[in-house]
Amino acid sequence: MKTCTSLLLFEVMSPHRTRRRIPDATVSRLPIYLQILTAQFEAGVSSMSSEDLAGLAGVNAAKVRKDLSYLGSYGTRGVGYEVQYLVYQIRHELGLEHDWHVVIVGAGNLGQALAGYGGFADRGYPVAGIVDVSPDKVDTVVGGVRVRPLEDLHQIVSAKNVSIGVIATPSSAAQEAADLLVRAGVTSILNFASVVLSVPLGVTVRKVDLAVELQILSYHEQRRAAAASSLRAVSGEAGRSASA
Amino acid sequence: MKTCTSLLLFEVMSPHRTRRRIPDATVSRLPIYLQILTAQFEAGVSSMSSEDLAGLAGVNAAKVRKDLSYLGSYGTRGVGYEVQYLVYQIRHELGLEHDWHVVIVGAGNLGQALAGYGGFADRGYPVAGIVDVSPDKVDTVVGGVRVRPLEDLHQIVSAKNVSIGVIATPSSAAQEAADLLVRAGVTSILNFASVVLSVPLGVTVRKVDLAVELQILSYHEQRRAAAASSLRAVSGEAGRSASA
DNA sequence: GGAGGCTCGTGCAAGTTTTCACAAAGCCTG
DNA sequence: CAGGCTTTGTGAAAACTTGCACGAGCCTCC
Repeated sequence: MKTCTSLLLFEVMSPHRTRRRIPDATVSRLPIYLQILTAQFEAGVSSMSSEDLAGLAGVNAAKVRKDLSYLGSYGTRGVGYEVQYLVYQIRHELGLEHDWHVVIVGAGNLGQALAGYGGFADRGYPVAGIVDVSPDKVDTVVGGVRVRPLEDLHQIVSAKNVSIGVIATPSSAAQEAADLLVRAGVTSILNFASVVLSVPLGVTVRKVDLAVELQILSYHEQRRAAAASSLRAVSGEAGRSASA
Repeated sequence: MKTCTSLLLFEVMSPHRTRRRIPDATVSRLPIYLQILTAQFEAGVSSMSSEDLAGLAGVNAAKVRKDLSYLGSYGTRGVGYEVQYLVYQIRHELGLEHDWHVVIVGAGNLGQALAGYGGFADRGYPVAGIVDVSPDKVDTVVGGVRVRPLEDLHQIVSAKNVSIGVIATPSSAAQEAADLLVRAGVTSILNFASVVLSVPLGVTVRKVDLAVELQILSYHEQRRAAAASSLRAVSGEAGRSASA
């Protein structure tokens, strides 16, 4: 009896166990499928096979099928998937049936670009507000939104029921920004600063770091360069072996 | 004999087999360790344990040790790692001993923000040039760099030996931009457009997609919301079970 | 209405990544 | 210089992810 109860509670309380759990790797691919499916739908395509979708997404067809199977059995054997319905299902699973307001912290170079970049509102993430510490920035308007002082953060979050915060501050201020966001009630953070944030359990953070991406690319470049030079070094040797 | 030769060639030619292979997962963490170690070094810390580093990076200490072990045995048992030396080793492994020039394609909102954002040059990735199709943009100056016409791409790449290209165009132009970059000789691409690029083998692409990140966050938000509401729904039930 | 062809859904094996656990090794103290 | 404390480096287990292969279901055509 006791076990049963605690299992039930675990099942209910854990944010990762509510219904069937979708693996992280799959969750990170669903937006890509969604984007492709939406584009195809707009181009008049009404049905696609896993093979088609895999080709456009640059992945294996079996992976597409397995990924989609976590949503349920929405394909038709011998035919494929109905694009419109799949779009609906993925949107449902990702929680895209309503808009999610976001609040941006930091109205510098990046914050302004993000606010000005239309892609936010267009894709269902209207900017509920931008805040900045600097009095110089406050009351300037970027992307049609007025920059407000840091103190207004709490009010912005409450007013529009904001659950997603975007950190576009310098790295040195990022942790402070995160603390403020969490205190204001935000439970998801998109962090553009080059810092590992520490947040309480139950808050999701995703980091987008230009430097990290570039360094990963350098690694591969450097590796290619090393491979090329060692190929040059042994090419005579290899030639001899081959001719022997 | 024949097998031996082809094995040798494989060993030499494959970009992923040049020396000891570092797992992708590790490569993607090295920049984070590097950032933390650099900051600590500047703060006067000369030695750190895997536990310390793990705490700051938000990962498991064993993972840190295993990651660092791919670089070689540069720790001292009972003591930890010498920060300065580790910085040197990671930089070496990531190929950060010299700057990597980058070329930006697209001088719109994002392209301008990227060029204006100091973080590029500061971190060893000077902008060799920005190109754009639009004659309106050409010859304007952003971030101290003059925007040049698309036709100059090849010349920019050759002149500065650029191997990294950044795509900051609208999604509709991204594939074309990628093709041009590849044709010009670029072998690594950082793609900010919401499109899956198709590139020849031997070219590395990394994608940074705001919409994908936000949608992954929505997924978790939506899941939290669902968990909270079902918790509310069964709370009476659970309470009764517990008291029984 | 049955045969043939296509494509989904999925069990299973292979590959990768994470975590654990502990021997080996260095430092310090007495 | 021995004993105790600390921390690395790494096998081995566990967890997660990917890819294969094939049965099952649907459609079309004869």
